[in-house]
Amino acid sequence: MNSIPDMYTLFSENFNLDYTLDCGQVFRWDLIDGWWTGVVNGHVARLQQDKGSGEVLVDCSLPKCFFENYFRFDDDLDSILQEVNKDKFMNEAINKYMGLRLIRQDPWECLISYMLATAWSIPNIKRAISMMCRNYGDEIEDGYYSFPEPHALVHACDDDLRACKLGFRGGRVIKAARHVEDGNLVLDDIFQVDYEEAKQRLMFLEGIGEKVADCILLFAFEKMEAFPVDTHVEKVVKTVYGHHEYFNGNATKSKIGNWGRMYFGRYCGYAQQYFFYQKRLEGI
DNA sequence: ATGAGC
DNA sequence: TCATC
Repeated sequence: MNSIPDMYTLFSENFNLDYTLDCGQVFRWDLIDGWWTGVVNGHVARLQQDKGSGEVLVDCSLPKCFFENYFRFDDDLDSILQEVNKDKFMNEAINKYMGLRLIRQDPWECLISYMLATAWSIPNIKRAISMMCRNYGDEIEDGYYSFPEPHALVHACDDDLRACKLGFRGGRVIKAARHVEDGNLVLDDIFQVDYEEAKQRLMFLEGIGEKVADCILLFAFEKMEAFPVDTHVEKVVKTVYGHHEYFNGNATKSKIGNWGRMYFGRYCGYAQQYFFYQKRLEGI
């Protein structure tokens, strides 16, 4: 018995689905037979972009407005990129990867995902999250699992999570779930407070340092001024901008974060993601 | 700390 | 040994 597919199209000026889903900000999407397939908001989704028209064909029971919000179609990407286009190097990244948009991720899923990301490369993170969802999420379609809610992870024991090969990260996930479940950390409140205060609240959790906090703040909490400095961004900035007076010959990670905010301005988070993607694909 | 790759 | 969104 065939069910009627929920198909519709999605469109925004200046949107590249491949760059957006491949750039390393999300871990639940895979390109399968030409369709980006993933689980979002408890639903399986399959997306394919027409290279000519730019229209995205969507096969998912979530409404169009969900994806318009998810892909931040409310961001005027042209003016944002214009604003962060400060020099020749940035201009090159922008021109190459034009259409890469930040994604508005679910706060809880984003928090746990980046907690798991510590000292792992993207393929490892994807594998671990997928295993965790298989063991603690709900099966929503054959072989596809939702991201586990806090209560499901609170009741996980260390050994079970070790079976997901989370290593030292397992205990941190359980503790974070408990903080959220107990109301010590109210994720919705993070939206209300400013960047610095939000960062402090996240860094209160074990396993969340400055870089992880910045990723979560940028990808889930609307803090565009977050400028996550990982190994890639660190190398790029040191190589390309290391001579700037600002660094005084000493470009630490924390200084790089502050520099990014100052140099690129309020949309530095976008600039950072273009750098990150370019560095991953092309090296330096 | 751990996995990929040499 | 190297790299780790």
